[in-house]
Amino acid sequence: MPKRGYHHGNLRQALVDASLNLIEAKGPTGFTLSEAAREAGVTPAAVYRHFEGREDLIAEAAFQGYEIFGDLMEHAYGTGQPSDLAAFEATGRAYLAFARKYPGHYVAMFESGISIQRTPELNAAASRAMGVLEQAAVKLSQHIPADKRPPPQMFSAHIWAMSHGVVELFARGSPGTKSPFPPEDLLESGIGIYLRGLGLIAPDH
Amino acid sequence: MPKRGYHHGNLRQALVDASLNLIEAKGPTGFTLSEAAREAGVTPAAVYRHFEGREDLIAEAAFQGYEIFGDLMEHAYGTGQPSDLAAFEATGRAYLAFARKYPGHYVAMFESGISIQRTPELNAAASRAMGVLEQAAVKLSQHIPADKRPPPQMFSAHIWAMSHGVVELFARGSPGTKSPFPPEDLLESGIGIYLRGLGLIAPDH
DNA sequence: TGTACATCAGTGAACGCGCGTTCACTGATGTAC
DNA sequence: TGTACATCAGTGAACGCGCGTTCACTGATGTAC
Repeated sequence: MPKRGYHHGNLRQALVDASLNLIEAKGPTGFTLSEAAREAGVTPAAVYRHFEGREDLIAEAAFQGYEIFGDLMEHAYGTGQPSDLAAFEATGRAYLAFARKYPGHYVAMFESGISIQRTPELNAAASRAMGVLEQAAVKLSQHIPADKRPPPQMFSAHIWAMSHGVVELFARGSPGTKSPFPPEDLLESGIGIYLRGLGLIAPDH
Repeated sequence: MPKRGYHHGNLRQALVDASLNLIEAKGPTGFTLSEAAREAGVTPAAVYRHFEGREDLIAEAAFQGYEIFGDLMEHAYGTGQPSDLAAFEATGRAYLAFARKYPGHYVAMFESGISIQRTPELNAAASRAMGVLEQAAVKLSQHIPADKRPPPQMFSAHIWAMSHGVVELFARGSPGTKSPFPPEDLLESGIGIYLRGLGLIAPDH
């Protein structure tokens, strides 16, 4: 907690943090600029010193999310070496870990309706993050004989879809859709079965 | 188009339909009771003759969605016989077909924040629909040797997650996330690889 | 077939509310001399 | 070290808006006799 009083000290980031809390608690619908200002202890008008408006505030939250996400994915991929398989699986785990640890960011990124094309910066951050998964898929797919190898973009799209599905359906406090399995186990086993289907894991593993 | 004039004739359903159009066009956020009334050519107050309020209207839309969805799934499963595998794959296709054909319903069901526990009727409709997928998974998993068979609920959760992920990420006009593959192909190939991983499809298929 | 009347399904005006946004302002901070 | 002043980051009042909801009402429909 920096300064107190008339000048806030770090209002910009405080507003982003407040937005993330609200989005996490009430979904992207429940978020209002006024409430974010209130939570930061400030008049709604003050927001306009730092953001163009409501959309801009959400976009910043999403941007920060992609940055964190990208770092996490890169780190996971790096530490997942030496084998391409281990590295790939690590990125899958990192995806879910991110969604669990930063639910506000996740929602801002994927459910707020913010377009990735909004600014070049946002686009770049998103591309970097998703690029890690794609690269991991490319690397891994080279272990499949060329004639029975699916396109790597399809490969990573499958993994992304399953990961996203697990997050949305089973990793939220949401609508009665509780599964008897922890999301982490669900995703790990799902990816495992999928990779076995590609011949990347021995059938009897 | 039934009656005209003071009495609408079938306002209840007209309101549901208007809601579905709005949800489809603008997401669950963009939906307002007043706008639905306007689109149905009626005063907002008239809505209260048929629904308790905004939430109730969305819940009815979701309910109708689960009914349609359940019918589609049952029909797909039925016509997918004779083999358990073919029947299972048919339900997967039906899932995506439903999401594509009834996007408003899909959003009302899975993204509107409506709780499935809201009414016994809603709960029953949802259980029936999801039950088809679960049953298909149970049947199919009996073809796997008992000692290497994953729990059928896990099995169907995987398929559901991948299906939902494909819908959300690749079957919407949404945020820059266009894949170079049609969602149908993506889901079909993804499920195929997964089933191969379970040993339910021959590796060289 | 005609009339009286109950019921139903809508109207339209009104309400209080919180929203996003604007504006002229003022208190706090930093800097030049 | 002190003073004058520019800049910055907030305030608070005001706006117009559309929302969900309520209420007494009225026009249309259906039914009993």
